[in-house]
Amino acid sequence: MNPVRGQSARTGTADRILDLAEHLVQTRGFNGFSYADIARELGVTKASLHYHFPTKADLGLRLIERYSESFARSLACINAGDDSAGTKLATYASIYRRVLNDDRMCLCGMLAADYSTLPEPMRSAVTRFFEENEAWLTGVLAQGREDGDLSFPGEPVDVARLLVGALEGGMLLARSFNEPTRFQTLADRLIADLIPNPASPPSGC
Amino acid sequence: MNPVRGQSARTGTADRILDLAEHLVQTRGFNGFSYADIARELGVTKASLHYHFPTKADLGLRLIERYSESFARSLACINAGDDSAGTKLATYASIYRRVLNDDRMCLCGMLAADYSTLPEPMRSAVTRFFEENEAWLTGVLAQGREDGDLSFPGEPVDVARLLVGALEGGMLLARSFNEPTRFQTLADRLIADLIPNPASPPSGC
DNA sequence: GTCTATAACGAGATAGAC
DNA sequence: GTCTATCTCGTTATAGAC
Repeated sequence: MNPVRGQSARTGTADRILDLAEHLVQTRGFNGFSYADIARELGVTKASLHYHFPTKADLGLRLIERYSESFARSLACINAGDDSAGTKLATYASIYRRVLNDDRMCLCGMLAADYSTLPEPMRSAVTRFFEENEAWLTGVLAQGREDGDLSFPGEPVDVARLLVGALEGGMLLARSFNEPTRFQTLADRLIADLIPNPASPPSGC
Repeated sequence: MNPVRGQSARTGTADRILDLAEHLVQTRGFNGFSYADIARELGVTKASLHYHFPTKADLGLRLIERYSESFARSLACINAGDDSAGTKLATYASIYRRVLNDDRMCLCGMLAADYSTLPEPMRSAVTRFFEENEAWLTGVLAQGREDGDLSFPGEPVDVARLLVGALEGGMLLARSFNEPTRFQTLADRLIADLIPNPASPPSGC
């Protein structure tokens, strides 16, 4: 009953299932793994998995909720500091980079690819994740421009959407090439583009 | 035997299979459809499909080859004109937009998500597709900057990789939200960023 | 909470007739 | 080139004992 009992003070079974399932979705997609994969790896039976998560849709939905909560905590943590907007954006990109360095795709980026095959509750949760990211970025961008830390034309929300789209796509490509530096180069360029007076980085000259 | 016989002057069976399979991969991913789906839709049996494409990997590889050839023709067509680099980039983005307006993801963008579950021949074909796109874009960007049509810091190849990544990610997100305009806004901003003296588009003022 | 056992179905693939 | 028939295996999911 208590969250710290049962597995002799270790992580509960439900959490171990979620941890492994998260990794499987991030690497193979929602249609690229099965309960059998999880059961084998954890040394339990498929029936046991169904006790914790009756259907695969239940498991998937919980995965997105947990991932979104974790992401929200990270964003709140960035806001807690008093970094400049540019630094906040760099830290934001580093969240993606850490996922990629673990050979994973963003959970919701992967599920966006699987989108048309997902049950409705999962779909809504995926788009909500992106909306929350866009809202946070929009705030940082608007504040940053107001403070003179950032400079860009147009609406902050459009820049936010560019950032989310480009970072997700950058992860996708970097993972296919197995070249994480591709992502870093892309992210650096995206953010540098928003910083005013960029003391002329090594141009073509 | 002749490519214009058998189906009473219609498209050959192999091509009809490829057309439908392409659509299925672009909307559901490589692990999100089966031979049974194709057989049902085309009114043939699964065994018939295996005659044309013995394994799903064979079918998948042929899909990528055909898609890449089609893409290469489009790029050659853009090069044939004498448009400015900026116009060429806009036309390039319009290829993606047309795919998206058909409610599809880029075939290779989708397969990039499925990458870790793909057999080796398909993996190489996917990365080759992206390399060809990057090479073409790199050429347009380098020439455009030389001609003064474009302006950007750093290496053309890095901008090319940002463009491919951002366009793929933009498609992914726009499709999840079922808002194609998200993609257009993102693409417009990406390209506008490369054009010198952008007569100050409606800024925050 | 985990197990055994099994249902019910779909997957990719093949043999051989027509 | 397409069919029927079948194989083998994997999939999600449930019933009921422990």
